Amino acid sequence: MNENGTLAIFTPKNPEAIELIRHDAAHIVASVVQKLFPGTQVTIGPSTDDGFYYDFARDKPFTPEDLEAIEKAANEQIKQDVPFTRREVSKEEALDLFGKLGEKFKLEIVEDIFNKGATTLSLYEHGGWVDFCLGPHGPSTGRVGVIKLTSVAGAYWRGDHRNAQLQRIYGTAFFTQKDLDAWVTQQEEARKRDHRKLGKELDLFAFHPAAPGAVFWTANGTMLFTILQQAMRTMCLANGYVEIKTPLLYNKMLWEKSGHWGKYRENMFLILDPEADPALPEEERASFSLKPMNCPSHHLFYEMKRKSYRELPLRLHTQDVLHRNEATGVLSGLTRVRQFQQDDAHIYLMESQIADEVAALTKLIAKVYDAFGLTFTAKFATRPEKKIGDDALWDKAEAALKAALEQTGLPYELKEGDGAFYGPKIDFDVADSIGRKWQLGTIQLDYVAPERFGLEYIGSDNAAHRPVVIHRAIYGSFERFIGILIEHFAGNFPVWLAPVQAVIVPVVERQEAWADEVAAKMRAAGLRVEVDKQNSKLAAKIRDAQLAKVPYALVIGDKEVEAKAVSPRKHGTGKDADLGLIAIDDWIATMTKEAAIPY
RNA sequence: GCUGGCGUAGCUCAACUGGUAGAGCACCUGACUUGUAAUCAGGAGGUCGCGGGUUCAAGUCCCACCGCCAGCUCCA
Repeated sequence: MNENGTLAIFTPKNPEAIELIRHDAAHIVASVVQKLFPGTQVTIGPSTDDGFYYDFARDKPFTPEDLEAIEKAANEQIKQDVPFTRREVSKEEALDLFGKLGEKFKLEIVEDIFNKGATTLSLYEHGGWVDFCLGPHGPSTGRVGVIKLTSVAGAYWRGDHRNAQLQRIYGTAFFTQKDLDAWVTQQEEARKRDHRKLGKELDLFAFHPAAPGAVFWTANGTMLFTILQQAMRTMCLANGYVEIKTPLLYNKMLWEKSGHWGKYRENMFLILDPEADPALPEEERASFSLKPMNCPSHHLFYEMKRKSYRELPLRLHTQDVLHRNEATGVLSGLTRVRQFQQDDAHIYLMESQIADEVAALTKLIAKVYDAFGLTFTAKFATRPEKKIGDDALWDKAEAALKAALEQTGLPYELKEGDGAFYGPKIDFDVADSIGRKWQLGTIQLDYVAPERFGLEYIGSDNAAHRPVVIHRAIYGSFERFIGILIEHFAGNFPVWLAPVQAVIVPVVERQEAWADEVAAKMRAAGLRVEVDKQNSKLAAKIRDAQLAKVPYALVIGDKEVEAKAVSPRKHGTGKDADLGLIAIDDWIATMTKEAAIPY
């Protein structure tokens, strides 16, 4: 340790400590890999949220068997308890060292580090294997309890797909085997919540190879979808929006005007002109495209009629179907699809109205997420490389959106270069069951589109002015949002959202008449119920209802028929699950309350 | 799109180093009339993702394609 260093004592209880041993683990794995597979080049290997990875350059891929061998050797090195030593070297020494080792990628990083103004480089060595690293590392490999390798995957050098593809080995490390076992169990639990698994089990949706990335919604899934649609519609209407519908298919002239043709075409499904010369490239033969976003249609809609400043903010809401030709490798259940519907809106307003509108929107988004108990993180994303509009407009848009965001007091993370091609945005992310974060809601500020579409409103001065546009979605897309909800609730939807809210269970056939009457009464009250007339025992029917995660099973035997009542059983096990005999009208009143949409 | 893995009945999964596909659940039929997580018996159900190839013989080996999974690039 040098004289200016900071001293921090890490014990296994520190949250930093686990990160530290995972970084140690990355070094251990890399050293083992180079021992087992001579000629493999090392690159970088950081710790992640629940483990670490290390990227290697090697001609042959690592097989699952290789991974086992690496894991075994890594854990042996832990047992040997090899010390880590640290020393500092100059640029020349570093270049000399990694040059002699023939580590091309390391040399590249060394250059970068010193170009950024570093004067020395810290090296960490253990068992004769050396890597440079900011550190800190533990005193010896023995401090890492156990290493488990989880997968291999391709990754591009410096995250750029134009660069060489490396092989990334993922793994994790814990202080004890017990911690590792607990983590494995937790991973298994998380996988039980996977919406793709639950979607099948609860009969919510399906996919078919004939339509990759497009959802078949079952009756249950469609119910979820339409409840969410209706809830959003109602909320939008209450907040000054109007809902409109626009075409799905447009002449490419629209996309040229909006800028999608230049910046987004590879994601668009093109309709080719049958008359066109087949020798021409596809984009030149294209005459129409399915819309990948609603914005251009809304801009067209806006300009169809003269607008007055008195109409602003004009809030257009749409739930139309969108198609995006996503790369095959990115499709994933409901969270990444090719055909989807957003709870989209475009708000046309004056610059002076931006701050209030953004504040109102963040409030609305928080209200909706709260209703589901979802926790989110906000990201502020600035201009990307692939963009339209000049820097002056972007400066203005970024400054305005940032100011509005800061006024709300919401904590946020800055994501440079992550904005939409037409404007900066605030994204709202929610994590899925295995911790992957998905973008749901978004607020995007756009000065470019009004220019391109020549949008105007007549001000109080009787002159034409240019409005600004806010693109926003709260759920994001219905598909992704439902995927997240399934995992969030583990399929146990609250009454208001459950596709089937109650199953009526007659004990034997002679009670079916009252069961049907109860069903009719409940349906008349707007509740979604089914009668289980299967020829099976009560216990079996209860089990079916439990497995289907229906909020209530309403048992009807002779007592209930006699009393014009039901005996509800709540989904779940506790001893208070059985609610006892309740008169039908009282029960309908109770359930109707629980069925109310909370936003 | 890239790297790796996977694809057997509606679902979950078996089938030794190649020898011609099997279980449970679900489904259908019948019996049983049952009070809070599985009643019993019988039956039906598969071009082993698709197309080629190797072989006397392919679910099993090889090639190409399609789809799915993990990750990367990209994104709601």
